[in-house]
Parts: sequence; C-alpha cells; structure tokens
Amino acid sequence: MKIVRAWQTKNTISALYFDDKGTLRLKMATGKPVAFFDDVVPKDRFLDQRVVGLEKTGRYWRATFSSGHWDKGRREFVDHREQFCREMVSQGFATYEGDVSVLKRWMIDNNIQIQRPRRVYLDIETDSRVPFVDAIAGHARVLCWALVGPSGEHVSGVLKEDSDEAEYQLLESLVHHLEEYDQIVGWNSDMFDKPVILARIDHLKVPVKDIRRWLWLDQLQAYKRYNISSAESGEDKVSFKLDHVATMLLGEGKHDVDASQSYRYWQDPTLRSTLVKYCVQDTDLLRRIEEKTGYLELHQTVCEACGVQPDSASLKPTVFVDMFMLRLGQANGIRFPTKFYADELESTKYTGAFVMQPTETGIIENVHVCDFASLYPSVMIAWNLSPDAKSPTGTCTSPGTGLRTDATKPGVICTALQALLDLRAHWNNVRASVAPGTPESKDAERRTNAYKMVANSFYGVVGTPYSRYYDRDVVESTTLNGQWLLKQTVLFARQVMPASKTIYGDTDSLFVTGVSVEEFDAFVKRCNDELYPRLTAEAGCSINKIKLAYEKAFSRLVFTAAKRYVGKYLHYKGKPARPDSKPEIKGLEIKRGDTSRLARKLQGDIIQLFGDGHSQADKYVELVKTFRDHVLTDELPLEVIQITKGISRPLEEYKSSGNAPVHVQIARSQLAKGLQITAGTKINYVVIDGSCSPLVAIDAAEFTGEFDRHYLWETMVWPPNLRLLAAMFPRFDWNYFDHSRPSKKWNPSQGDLFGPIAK
DNA sequence: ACCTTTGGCAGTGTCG
DNA sequence: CGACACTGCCAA
Repeated sequence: MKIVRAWQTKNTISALYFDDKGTLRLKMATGKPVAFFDDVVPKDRFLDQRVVGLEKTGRYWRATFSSGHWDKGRREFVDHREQFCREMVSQGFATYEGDVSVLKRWMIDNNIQIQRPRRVYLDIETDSRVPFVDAIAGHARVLCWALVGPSGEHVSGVLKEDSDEAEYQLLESLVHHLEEYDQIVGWNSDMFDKPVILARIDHLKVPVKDIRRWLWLDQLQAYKRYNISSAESGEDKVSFKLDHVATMLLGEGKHDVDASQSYRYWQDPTLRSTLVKYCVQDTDLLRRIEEKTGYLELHQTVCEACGVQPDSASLKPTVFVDMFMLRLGQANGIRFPTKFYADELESTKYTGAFVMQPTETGIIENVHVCDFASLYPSVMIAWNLSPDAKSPTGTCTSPGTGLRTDATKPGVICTALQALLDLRAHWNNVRASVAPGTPESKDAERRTNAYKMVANSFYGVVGTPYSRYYDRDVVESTTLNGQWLLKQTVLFARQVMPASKTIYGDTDSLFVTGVSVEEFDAFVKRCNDELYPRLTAEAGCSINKIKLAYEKAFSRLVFTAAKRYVGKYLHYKGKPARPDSKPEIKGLEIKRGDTSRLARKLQGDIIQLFGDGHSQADKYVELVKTFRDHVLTDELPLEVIQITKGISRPLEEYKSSGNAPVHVQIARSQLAKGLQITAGTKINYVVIDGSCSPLVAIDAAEFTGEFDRHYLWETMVWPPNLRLLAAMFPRFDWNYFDHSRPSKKWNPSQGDLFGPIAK
C-alpha cells in the first residue's frame, strides 16, 4: 500500500492515499504501542496488566501495551510501554523498538510506501503592528495569503475588514483551497506561517476536517540542508532571508512590502491590491527557487527511498536513516534497541579524521590529488563495522582501534550500506542508459544522489548518542581505519614514487607533487590493485570496497593553512582544464559568510590575478595599494562594511561571564524590540570603534554612516589577504600595508614597498 | 517531536 | 605580552 499523508491520534491512524484512478481516499487503522524482547525472556515476565498482547516472532517476543494512565499523585501521564521497558532494562533484559510510535510501526509492519504529494507554495502577510513573537503566538491578524502551484497557477485571498468575521472568512477560503493539496511549502514556514495559521484557525474556530492532513515542509530548512554541499561563495551564506536567496539564485529579489509596513498597505484602499500582488509574487519565488535548485525534489526522493513522509522532520538524518533501518530490520527479522529520550547523555567524544599540515609555502606547481571514493561507507563495509558484528573472537581486526568483528556475516549497518550503494549503482546505470537531459535521466540522477546522501549520513548517525544505532567502537574504528588507510597510502607513495612528495591530505585525500600525470595514474592503479587488497586481506576483511581515484591535478596551488587553499586546475578527472575554468577555493574568507564584503572583494581580485597566471608580486602590490586607498578614503555603503554572524543557540545559553560577543548583545536588544531571534538568525553589525576593548559596534539597521575604517582595514580586510599574499610570495615584505590608523609608531617614510626581503 | 560527526582556523575578550 | 576559553564557520 502507498500513502500520501498519514497521522496518528492516540491509537488511531488516518491515512490519505490516491487509489488506482487517482482519487484521494482516507483509510483508518488502529494500532497499539509495541515493544520487542528477546525470546529467552520467560513468558511469565509478561503477565502484567499493561501487556495486552504477546506473540513470538522470530527470535523476539512482540508485546503490545495499553496506552497508559493518568497518575493523579504525580500529575503526569504514565506511558505503559515506556514504563514496562524501563523496568525490564533495570532487570537486565534488552528491549527493542519500544519507542517507535504507533504510526511508524504501522508503516513499517505494512511496508507502506510514499506517494508524491500535490505540492503548493504558501506565503501570508500578517498585521505588522504586532511584534513577531506575538504574531507566532497567534496575536496577529492574517491580512492576506497566496498559494502558488507547481506550474505557477495561483490563488490569493485578502482580509475585507479588520474584524474576526472577515478573518474567519479569509481563513475559511484558505483552508478550502488547501484541500486541493497535500504538501504546504513555505519559507521559514515552521517558524512563522504554520504556527500563525494554526493559531488563528484555532482562535477563530475555523472549521477544518482534519488540521493534520497536510505535510508542512519548510523550504528554508531544506535549502540550508542541501545548500551546504553546493554553496560557492560567502555571499551565499550571509543571509537566508528569502529576498537574499532569491537574488542570489534568480537575480531578482522580493517585491517586498517591507514587513513592518504591511498593515499600512492593507489599510490604504489604493495599496491593498499591491500587498496581495506582492504576496503572490513572493510566493512564486519559492516555486522558482525549487525550479532552479531541485532541493525539494531531492528531498522527496530521499523520503521515498527511506519511506518517511516528505515534511520538515524528515530533513534530519536521524529521522530518515532510522526509518530506512527499521524497515530493513522488519524485512530481515532484526530488531534494534529502544531509544527513549534522555535529557542528559554522557559526553562521548571520539577521534576523527587525520588532517595533515601543508608542508609547502609559495605557489606550488603540478599538484596531483587522489581521494577515496565514499571512504567511511567503504571502510564500514570492508571491516564489517556494525554493532551486531562486534565479536571478541572475530577474525577481522580494525587497525585503528583493535576492534574485532565477525567477518562471516555482514552486520545490519553494512547490509544497509551495501543495499544503498547497490541502489545507487542501479540508478546510475539507468541514467547512463537513457537520453541525457530527459526527465527520466534527471529522475535517475536524483535517485543516484539521494542514495549517496543517505549512505553518507550513516556515519554521522552511528556517531551520535541520540541515535539508536550509536556505537562508539564502530564509529571510531571507521575514522581511525580511515586514518590508517590514508597514512598507508602516503607510505606506499613514498615507496612507489621516490621522487614524489606528499604535501597535504585531509580525511580522504592526498596532494602529491614531484611526479607526472602518468606516474600518478599508475600509482593510483597500484593502490587499488595491490595495496588495498593486501591491507584488507591482512586485516581479515572478507570484502574490499576501498577504492582510490585520481580526482584532479592543480597546475598552481597555494595554501594559507590546513583546510585553506586556492588552486588552478591542470585537469579534473582527466579532462584538461579550460583556460577560463574557475580556481578551486577552500576555506578562505571569500567562502565565508562572516567576513565583510570588502574583504571578500579584495580576495576575489587577488584570486582573479592568480587565476590569470600572474606570478609577480608587483601586480598584486598595485591592487592592494588601490584597494587600501578605497577602504580608507572612499564613501562605502553599509552592505560592504557590515559583518554578519549567526546566533547558534537560545540567547540565554550563552556564557554569562564577562561581555557577550557583540552579535549576541545586538541579538538581545533586537529580541527586546520584538524581533524573532532563534538558532540560525543572522545578525548584521557595524564596528564603530575597534581600537578599544570591548570594541564598539551597532546594529546595522541603525547605521548612520559612522564606522571605523581602520578597524575595517587592519582587522577585517588586510589580515586574510596578507595571509594569502604571504603564502603566495613568502619572500616579499607585505608589512607596509599592515597599519592604517595614525600612530606615532607608524612612519610612512620607513615603509619601502619593494624593500628588504622578509625572513 | 526530542539533535549527523570531528578537525581546524581565526577573531574577541579575559586573566595573570 | 601570551595563554586560554568562547564563538562561528568551514573542510571532510
């Protein structure tokens, strides 16, 4: 059976699905809380009022429970299944899947698959006189709404007058139109549109058949998840406001009626239609962002692959991985440990990857780069790293930790990974067999990406104590075996290519100089044909999935530090670089959202010169001179001088000792003004005086034109670019540009642009 | 519903 | 002044 939406009310499941003729139908089912126990547990252990059913399935008891009861004394609801499971654990019995909801259980047991929902994009405008925090609590009237369908078809509604009756009608009409759809997509809708609409519908008692029938998917959250891997510049990360993202992606921003003006627009009879028009146009941006990125479709594919409903919750790796695993377990008669929510978990840091410090400075020529294909999934499969495969008598040994695993039977995690990689290969074949550019090809490619994404998420899920698959031995063996493989590859390179030099490596990659393309290619082949088969065989692995690839070579490469470099391609996967191909940039300020745009601009210009092949310092000196004058004398707009930093947690959780960081202080004052501040909110500020401590900064919204140019140059713009230039031209003295602030220490006559070579 | 990981760089502020 | 904690963001 397939469903498009299902939800649970106590022990009742409601499921909407499209039948063979495409008609939407509702199916009801009932279920009970279930937990599994080992079959060695004596049957009389289940002679308990809370246990209402018991049967043996495979190696497990499957027990069903009554829901619970209200404890008057403690004034709390007692969940019978949880209570019973906790008692069993304290008596030394293992429990399995005792936290899985009735709905989830129903979907797993009946192998319920996911249908494609009818998607609609939504945006609303609310009374701007009400502060944000009060609006999401339901204290602001909805002024208008807009819905846009996948092809751009749209419908909207506007408040007729400032009264409950009018708003009731407005929302009634919204609900009526929403009935045609199953999935509501909005920008920041989890934090705004959804709570506002639900609260207003509740407040005004607008009739809805079942308010839970819709999937809510926050496109902002989806964008954040999926954009991490494809963001190109810092500019992509300074803001996740719809206006900014739309401008980045579509070259066109919001038609924004400034949110603080919406009520005025609504009130003015000549402007009311403008408010609605803009609301529709903004909603259409959501549709166009999806057209451009395909992130929602990718998410849909991930959800179909794992069997989770395509809403915001399923964006989380723990959620979709858990469902994939539970379904796999159901198919193979395997149950997983119960994971009850715990407020406190023991701190459980483990060792991660190996990162090598770059050994060379200056512009390095002809650097070959190899990397492991899907290193962590490959390591987990090769060493059979799975909680159920751990065995002191196992013949497979992880060199990183000494952990022994049973190599004779694949563990569940490895079975899952293998299944995902097989599916990926399958869709890759499909993609190769159909015409490029067709919908079939794009669909196949999306499935390829989705399965890779899910496979790559496993490592993280095994590494978090919040997951039922958490296993410190398994996760640390994964990282340390990865370290070991990388180091063994360095040794092998030294042996096979004596003239070579490994100058850098990070987690799964090695950067090598001193050899030709042909020599390096041969080296990679020998790693795959000789080294890894031998190493894995010696470790007792029964299968070898370790594979190295010659990814690319740089004609010129510069490091400023570990994880920070810029390089110009010689070739990429064997294809020669075009003369105009963009340099690859990692970690530098230009890639960061928390630097001033001026700093990124200068870095971009320097990288441009580098990409154009300039190898003489004087060309760069000219650039810096001009730019320094620009920063110190020209009129500069707010956008290029402000600094953006994100709020990472609730404001009260910041350490109270001493002064809070400026962006936290500004966030606190914004909160006091009624603005919404949550984890992820970006704060823009301008430094007014950076010469004192603590430095003086103001909210960018209160910018008057005053700012500290010297701070801007000496701290924000020059140091990152100095690092880059000093890395490129280590023998050149760049100190001339260090200071700008008038001081008696600084004497221009002593500065010599082409002066003595720095040590 | 209730959280993917560690490693590394860099700026700010405090403390001695 | 240098060491150190705190913070954010990026590489993998």
